[in-house]
Amino acid sequence: MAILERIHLTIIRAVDQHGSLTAAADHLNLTQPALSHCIRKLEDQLGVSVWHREGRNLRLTQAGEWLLAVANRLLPQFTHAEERLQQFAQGERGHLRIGMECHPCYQWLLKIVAPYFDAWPKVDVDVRQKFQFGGIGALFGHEIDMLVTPDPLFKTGLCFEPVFDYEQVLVVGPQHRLRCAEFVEPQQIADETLITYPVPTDRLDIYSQFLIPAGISPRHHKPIETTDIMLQMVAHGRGVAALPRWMVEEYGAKFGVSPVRLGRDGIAKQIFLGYREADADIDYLRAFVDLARAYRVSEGQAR
Amino acid sequence: MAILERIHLTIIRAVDQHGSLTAAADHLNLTQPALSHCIRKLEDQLGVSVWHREGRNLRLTQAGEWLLAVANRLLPQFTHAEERLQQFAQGERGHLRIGMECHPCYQWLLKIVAPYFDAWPKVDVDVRQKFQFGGIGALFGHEIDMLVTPDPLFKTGLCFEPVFDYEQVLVVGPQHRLRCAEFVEPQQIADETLITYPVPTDRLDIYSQFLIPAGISPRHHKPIETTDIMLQMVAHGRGVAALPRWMVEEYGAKFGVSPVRLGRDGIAKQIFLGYREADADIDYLRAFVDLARAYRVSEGQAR
DNA sequence: ATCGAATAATGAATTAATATCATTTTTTTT
DNA sequence: AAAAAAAATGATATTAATTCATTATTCGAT
Repeated sequence: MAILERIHLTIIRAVDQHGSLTAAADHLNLTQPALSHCIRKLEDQLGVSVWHREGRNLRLTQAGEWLLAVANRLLPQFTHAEERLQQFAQGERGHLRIGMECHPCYQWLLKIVAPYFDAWPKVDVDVRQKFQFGGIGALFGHEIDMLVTPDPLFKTGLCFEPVFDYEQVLVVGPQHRLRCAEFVEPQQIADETLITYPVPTDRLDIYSQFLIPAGISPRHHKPIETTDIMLQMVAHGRGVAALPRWMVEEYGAKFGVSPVRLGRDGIAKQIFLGYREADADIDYLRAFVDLARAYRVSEGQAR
Repeated sequence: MAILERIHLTIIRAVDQHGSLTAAADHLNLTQPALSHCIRKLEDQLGVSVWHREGRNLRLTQAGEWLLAVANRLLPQFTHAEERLQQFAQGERGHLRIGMECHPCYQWLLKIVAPYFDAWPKVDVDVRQKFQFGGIGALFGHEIDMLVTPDPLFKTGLCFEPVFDYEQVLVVGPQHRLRCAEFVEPQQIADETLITYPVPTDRLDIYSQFLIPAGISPRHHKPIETTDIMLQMVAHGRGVAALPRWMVEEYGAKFGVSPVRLGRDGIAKQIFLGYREADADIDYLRAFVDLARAYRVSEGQAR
């Protein structure tokens, strides 16, 4: 009845990773003929080839490509299932895979993770940042257990809770003419070099909520990976940036940069924590959410 | 290395479905001791029990419950993978699992499916309507291959294409005072019995886009499953309903009901077809999208 | 061109895993 | 108390998987 087994997926992925049956066999602690026989049997039963045999190397067929995709999707779920089951035996031990979709989230996460490590010493925390199908897809696909994101999706099966409110502000250097302004209008940065994280502009609030509605673009746009370099550049008058106010106050003091409100009303933002409803009663996951919420009350809020 | 296998998941699910090891063994064409040994070995290796042994019957432990959830998620993917692989061997044969999230979608689907059956006689079409994690979740989770929905989600890994535009209108009976009105205002149905499909009100456009903004509720609200009964009731003056204009024109003629525009500008709606980007080159899936799009040009549009 | 190294396929033999059979234990029902 | 139902257990049998030894290709270097 059942034809396709975990071992087949394992082999296909190992061959893809290591290039040959022989190499794959080494990594799996099996012999090359074992893998050969195993896949051959699968091919006979299903009536499809997994690889084109071209001389002494293997190239995936269309069916093989597809199987590889299945393998990449299912195998991590098997290993995670095994881990999770062993956790049931070992008490509060666990594995929390956190995904992130925005840069400010990362800074926030660092603050939460420190007390969490103390409270749950046996929980293994992974932080992941790139997802083939987006953060939501990663949650649904069981690649991660928790998502930190500014874009919640209130749909069946997922829970999102706001855990951090902040104001997105413009950051300007110590010599900047806007340094003491109460707020800026879009046209006031039409001549500036705008420094942002390397993200599509439609995912940057300063564009979608501030510049684009006013039909303005900055003179230059410079993408920078790291917050520190970004602040350095702003401090030296190389441009202006948009960051959360708390981040400017906290990290920006030593750079001598100042926050300025974006527009009369400012840009209000929230970060959300999302997880699968089904996981709501996993103790160490619940604890993370609680910690985040407690932190919100004690320290959070736009300041 | 690998402990958890497909067979374990199969057994756990079968026991859950059939109530006992013995019954499960019968259905799997194995003996009761086979299953017993198999799960026992798993339990030894992982250090957790799958079931509480209470006398002669089994009750899932917490770990077991969790394993069952894994089984229900992964096993369909195995069977679907096998089917799909055999399709690679058998040409244009295939399996298209279509999910739907709205009632008008269903009427539309009926029109598309007829020519599709003719063009792809070997493709097996399934239509599913209930999803634990919503339609998007079902797409991400590989429960379905295509989603018909009024709420697209433009995210990585998914493609959504509009395939049908229509106007949502009020349907009134032959004696109704609004029968010849050019359009209605919200307050004009404050005294009516409103008949809708049995869906939360925030998912009904007549509420979210028409009544709620005006702060109006109808005197009564009656949920009805089927379009025919709904139209019957409207025809006999038992209330008014909200349906797509094309549906009123097509199915409503024999009932003598009339469409009336909702508000001065009407309520414009679109239905979208969503699928996984990775599946975009599956011929029989592509063909469905193409057919839907072709139909849109030739017959669709709000009329 | 030829040799040698690398790699996959093959077939037989071996080993290991799995399933069965026969039986026991426990619990529930009558 | 006996019978029936169900799971567990242990030994045996069966089946499946793995290895070993070998062959067949192919690719690269000389």
